[in-house]
Amino acid sequence: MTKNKEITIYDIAQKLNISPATVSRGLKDHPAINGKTKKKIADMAKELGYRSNTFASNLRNKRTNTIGVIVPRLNSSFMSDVIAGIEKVVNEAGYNLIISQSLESAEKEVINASTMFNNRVDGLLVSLAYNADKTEHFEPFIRKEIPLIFFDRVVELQNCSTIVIDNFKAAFDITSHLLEQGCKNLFHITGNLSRNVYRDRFNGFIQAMKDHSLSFDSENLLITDLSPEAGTQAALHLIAMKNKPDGIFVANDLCAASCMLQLKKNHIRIPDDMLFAGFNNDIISKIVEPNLTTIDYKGFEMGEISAQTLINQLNKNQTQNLTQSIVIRHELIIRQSSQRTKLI
Amino acid sequence: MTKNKEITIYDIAQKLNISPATVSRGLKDHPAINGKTKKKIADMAKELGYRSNTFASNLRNKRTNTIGVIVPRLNSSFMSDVIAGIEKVVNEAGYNLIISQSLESAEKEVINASTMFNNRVDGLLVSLAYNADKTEHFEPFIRKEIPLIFFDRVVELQNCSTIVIDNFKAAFDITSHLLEQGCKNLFHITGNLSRNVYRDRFNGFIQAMKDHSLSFDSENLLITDLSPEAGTQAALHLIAMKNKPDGIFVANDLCAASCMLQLKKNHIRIPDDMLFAGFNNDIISKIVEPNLTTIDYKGFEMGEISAQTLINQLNKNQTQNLTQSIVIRHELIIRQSSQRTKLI
DNA sequence: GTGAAAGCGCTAACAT
DNA sequence: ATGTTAGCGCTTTCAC
Repeated sequence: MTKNKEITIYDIAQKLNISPATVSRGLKDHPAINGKTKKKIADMAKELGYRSNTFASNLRNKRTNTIGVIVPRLNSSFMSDVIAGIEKVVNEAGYNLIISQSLESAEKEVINASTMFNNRVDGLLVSLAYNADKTEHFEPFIRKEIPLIFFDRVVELQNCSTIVIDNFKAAFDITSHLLEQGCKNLFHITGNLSRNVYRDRFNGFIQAMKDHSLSFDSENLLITDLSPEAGTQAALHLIAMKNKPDGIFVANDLCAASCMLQLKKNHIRIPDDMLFAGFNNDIISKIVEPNLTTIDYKGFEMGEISAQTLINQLNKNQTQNLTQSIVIRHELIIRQSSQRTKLI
Repeated sequence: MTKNKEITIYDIAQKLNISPATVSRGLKDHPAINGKTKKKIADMAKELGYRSNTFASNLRNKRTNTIGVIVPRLNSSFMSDVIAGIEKVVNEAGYNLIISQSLESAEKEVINASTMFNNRVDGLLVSLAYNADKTEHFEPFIRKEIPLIFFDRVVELQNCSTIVIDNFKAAFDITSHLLEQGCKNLFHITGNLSRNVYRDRFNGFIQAMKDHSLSFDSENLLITDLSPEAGTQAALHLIAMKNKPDGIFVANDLCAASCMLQLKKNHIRIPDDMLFAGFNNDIISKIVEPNLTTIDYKGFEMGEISAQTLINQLNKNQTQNLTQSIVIRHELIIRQSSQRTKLI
């Protein structure tokens, strides 16, 4: 019954009549150890059901081999892609992952950060909560020079790399597309403008309008939480407008889709009466009818790159500033929702 | 510059001219310590920027305060809900979470399990990979009496609780509904039948048919990976059938939705020509047109309950058998996709 | 109410 | 190529 006693390197050493140090070395394939000895050690370890004690090892090495991730929510299509990408890279590199969600609350984010700090993660990946405006809770990481990387919803901090897409350009592209389809009166549904992603998209939207010599009326901006429910509400808002817009750019596909649905229920035809564009290329953009024009924006890739950047930084344990700002490509995907049907 | 040196209880003890033991006790609010002393310790800890060293603590306590989760994929709508639920409960209980995905591969699942074991998780939550047929990789947990709980895609193992919905009943309900709407020739699109979820759903489907005195033709079963692409393929398959079914039950909403879309492209009207039913009440079921009849099945709740069950088991550290099989409620949600329009 | 001391399991510097 | 030794930071039994 191997049940109760944990096997340690001492047990292996004793059985083999060698020293624990040799066992330790043998187990990690130290070059100075005789091949035969290694074999003996490995065999005995297996026989006894040995498993290395990470804590003892971490305690000695002062590394945890653990990477922390803080995200606003785990259950969004985009974010779970990101996490999947992170998990892949991190796992292959032999690190563990501790994941927590801020649930879009700045307070919870502070707690999460402190938990991560106390758990001594070797590095931290963060996408900010919807309303996070302070960043002091990340100070401890910076002071201790624990690599800290922001992705998607980012903030510029000393020595912290960021992984983003060019939200300005993406919004500019998609807005320009709507304008080229003949829209004269665009409406924008988005999130908290103090978050880089929404602010940049808004600015790109405005710039595209300017470039088409159109002025923007603040009546044509709606700030929401971008949930499906918000989409439905937004539709009702649009329906109630006297001077209805002829094109809508929503900062997120899911919200766009549910908005479209509600509009259709109220006999507004898309794209005949209103063109529509979303953001993210969520699977839903291919299911909603008409299929939604959107920005493709690879969550999985963003996760992979974020994790890889962090791991690179951990491997070359240099103090020097290697802050980078990585911009991932995006792509405009044009579908039926934004194509003017048969001009007369 | 507090940068390089980690503060330990010894530093606090020295500053305060007391013993490390007292500091240790004070920090964890030990009853035998004087209130004032505790206060002094807490203040000094804060001042010095102390953070407890989990490894040293774990090493002593032989607990990791960490719970492992192995899931097939992180990036599905259902699974990210589950994870969100797990994270919530686990976090509130002061545990950490290590998450890994098997990517539906039995081999990767074996590796994941071994990583979890070596990381000495206090407990493990598992939802099995699509094609996992062996369970030996979980033996070490059982032998060491590390609580192991399966959810959703489960297997019955000695001393392992399971958290599921009644897939048989749910499938029976939804199939009965289709039959009551007048279907005579049902088709079923599902996943690997050796997985409990798909097997049970299939059996429920068959039972409902039997109860309506209908026999089942194996031509009317399609085993797929339930991806959107599989849905499109399935549609083409259906279109090519000579004797087309009048009702389709798909074991997953996303696959159902993309199947519907392809059928519509090929001028098959839903629900006029074919009724449709899915499974999961994914957001997509409310976006696809017509809205999809489905089984509501709360991932978040399943996550919460799974985690809570595990934590309960950890808290009462009894060896006794407290294996339970928890069945979570489900609900049939009837939408337009399965409602016979105007009978003549 | 507080302190002394041993030990959790591993590793690495320093021997040999 | 292998062994000796000390110590990572914390907890807890036993003492006072």
